[in-house]
This record gives sequence, structure tokens and C-alpha cells, in this order.
Amino acid sequence: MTTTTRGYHHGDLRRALLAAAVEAIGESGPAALSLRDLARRAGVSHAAPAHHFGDKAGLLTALAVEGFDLLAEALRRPGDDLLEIGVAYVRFAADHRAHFEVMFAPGLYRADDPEVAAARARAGAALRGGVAALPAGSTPDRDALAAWSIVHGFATLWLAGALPPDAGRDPEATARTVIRRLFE
Amino acid sequence: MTTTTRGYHHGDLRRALLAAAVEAIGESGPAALSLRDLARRAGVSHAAPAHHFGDKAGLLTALAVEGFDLLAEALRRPGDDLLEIGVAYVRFAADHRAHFEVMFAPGLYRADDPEVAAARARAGAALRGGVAALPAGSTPDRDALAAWSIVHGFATLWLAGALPPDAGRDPEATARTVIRRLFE
DNA sequence: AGTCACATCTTGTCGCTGCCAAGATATGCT
DNA sequence: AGCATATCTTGGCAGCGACAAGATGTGACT
Repeated sequence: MTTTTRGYHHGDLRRALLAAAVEAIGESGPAALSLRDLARRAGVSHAAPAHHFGDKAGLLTALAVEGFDLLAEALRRPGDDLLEIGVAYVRFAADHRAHFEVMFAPGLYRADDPEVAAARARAGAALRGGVAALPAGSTPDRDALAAWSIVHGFATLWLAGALPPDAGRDPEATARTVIRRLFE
Repeated sequence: MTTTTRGYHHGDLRRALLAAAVEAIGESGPAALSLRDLARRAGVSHAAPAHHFGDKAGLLTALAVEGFDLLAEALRRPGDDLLEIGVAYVRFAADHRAHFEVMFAPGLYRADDPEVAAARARAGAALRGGVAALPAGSTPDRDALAAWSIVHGFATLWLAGALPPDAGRDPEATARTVIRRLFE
């Protein structure tokens, strides 16, 4: 599979546009995203993206699907340890900022799209996986929601630059400390 | 003070534009906000907003300042009870969705503006106020961060429509249950 | 009362954007 | 070889943010 750009046909434009979107969002945030800019980055005409994604919301929908699948994969890696699953959640937000910002901005894409719903459900199952391994006498639904809230809140605040400077220096270590608060 | 719209001069255009912004964001989210639409809602020409706010980021900066001040006020109301302060945080997000969404989307406004920084600090102080009243032997910085994370995460997930339907029905009650998890 | 500086709002314009329609080119199937 | 289809281009339209220049009120000073 050649990914070179020469010729009338790009070869892998869909993937190239998604990659360009990640790059552009990393530079200027999701709100400033422009389909025409992505087309320029990929070296194609301004209307080429429409063929693959329909419109801007379509492109962001595809990016959200990709993001939820990456998240599910990242959350499955630590196994049963709920603390480490939480840390993985924060690390995912830091490592895939562009995806994360889009995923939780449902006004930007078609959040009710079936592919999104399926990918979101896979990520949710991966997160709930660690809660099942908690000691007896716990309340799974509430514990899952509390765990999700605390890691999501931490990640969001860190991305927003709202954390005090010393807490934001090493988000992963700080997150580990904060999450541990749930188990004491 | 007359707030009528007749005449060449509006009378209270700045306030009217901020109110229109809250309304518009409530309908379509912050990303879809248009200065020209706000001008139409206020019954003025398309360039009138520029005089009061400079540009779009300026308007959203003013909205963020207003939001952080409203939040500080809301957090001060419950007094020393950290649980109720957390509930007030969630209630604020629900009651002032437009403000909240802008406040924590620093890419949309000038987050380093001194007025924003001051208002944000006031809200932070109000939040930390409840942590000081915790039982001895606690770790204030970490506890404040954990509390902030869990309420912010819950509020954000609720606004994003990411919570399971039964948890999202009565966010305030669910939030109270989830936050209590921090104190057990 | 006059007039003058200033704040407020309007009109006009520019480049950029998303989206649509119509046409060009490559690919693969028969 | 020939045709259907997927992929990409060109051209155009309306809406947007930002800027510049002008019109209109407001208030202060004399």
C-alpha cells in the first residue's frame, strides 16, 4: 500500500486527513479546525474531504470513533488493577489530546452515530472491567461512576490548564496520588 | 436605567450581547457561536459587538469572567460542608451550562487575561474553603484536588451526555451519592 | 447656548470558511 | 475493450470574523 501523494488519486486520503486533523487540533484546538486547511495539509483540493466524510461533523465523528477505540485499547492494557486503569485514562488524555477533546465535545460531531455508540460502549466496558475486581461489599455502579468522574475530571482539568503548576508538571504521578484517595 | 432598544444607542448593549451569547450557546454550543448572530438578536448592526469586546475571543473572555464569579458565589453559599460545596459545583454546571462550557474551554478565549485569572482565583479559593474544615490527618492539597476532580468530572460527563440514562436523570442527587464516596 | 471631544453604533469591504453542483480522472470488473 | 464506479478538481454561493471609515448621540467644559 503506497501512501505517496503523487497522482490524481491520493491513495490513502481518508487516513491522511484524520492524521492532519489530529495535528491541526494539537496546534489550535478543535474549534479552529478547517476542512480546507486539512485539504491543504494533505495536498488535495478543498472539496476532497467531503467525499470521505460528508461534512465537518462527519470527519470529527470518525475521529471520535478512532478515539474511543484507542481508549478502550489503552484501558484494557493494565488488566484488573482499577488504579492503573485510572492512570491509563489520564495518560490517554495526555497522549491523545486531540482525540480526547473531540470525544467529549458532542456538540462538534454526531454523538448519536451508531459507530460512535458502539466504540463508546467498548471503552465503557473496559473501564467497568476494573471495578468488578473490587473487594466485596462495594457498590459497583456508584464506584464505577466515582472512578470515571475522578479520572475524567482530573484529565479535563489538566488539559484545560486549570491545575496548579506543581500538580500539572507530572500529571501521571499526580493522578496516581489523587486516584488512590478513592481507596482509603 | 432603560434597557429598551430603540434609538441609535442601545443603552446596555454589552449586557444584552452577553445574555444573547448565553442563549445562543445554550441552543447550539460555544463552537457555533457567531458574533453576527448575537448582533441580530440584540437588534444592532453586525459590527457593533466589536466595539465592546474587540473580537470573538474578547466576548468569550468576558463570559468566562462572569462565569467564574458566578461560580465563586455559588460555592460560597453552602458554607463549610465540602459535600454540599461539591453538589453546588455540579448544580452550577447544570444551571449555567453556557458559562461552564466556555470557562473550561481555554482555547476559545484569552485564558491568561488578568481579569479571568483573578476571577478564577476567587472561585478556587471558595472551593478550597471547604477542604480546610476536613478532619485532622488529611492532606489538604491532595484532598482539594481529588474533590475538584470528582465534581468537575461528574459535571463534565453529565454535560457531555456521557452518563448512563438513570444516572443523568437527577444529576444533583447522583452527584451527592458519588461525592460521598470520597468520605467513606 | 455653543462647541467640542468622545463613546457608541452603522455601512462597506476583504479573505476565509463550509457546503453544493458539475466535471475530470483513475480503477476495477466483465 | 468498454463501462460503472470511486475518487478527486473546479467553480460558485452565502455566512462569518475582522478591519476601516463614517454617522450619530452624550456629556463636559466654557
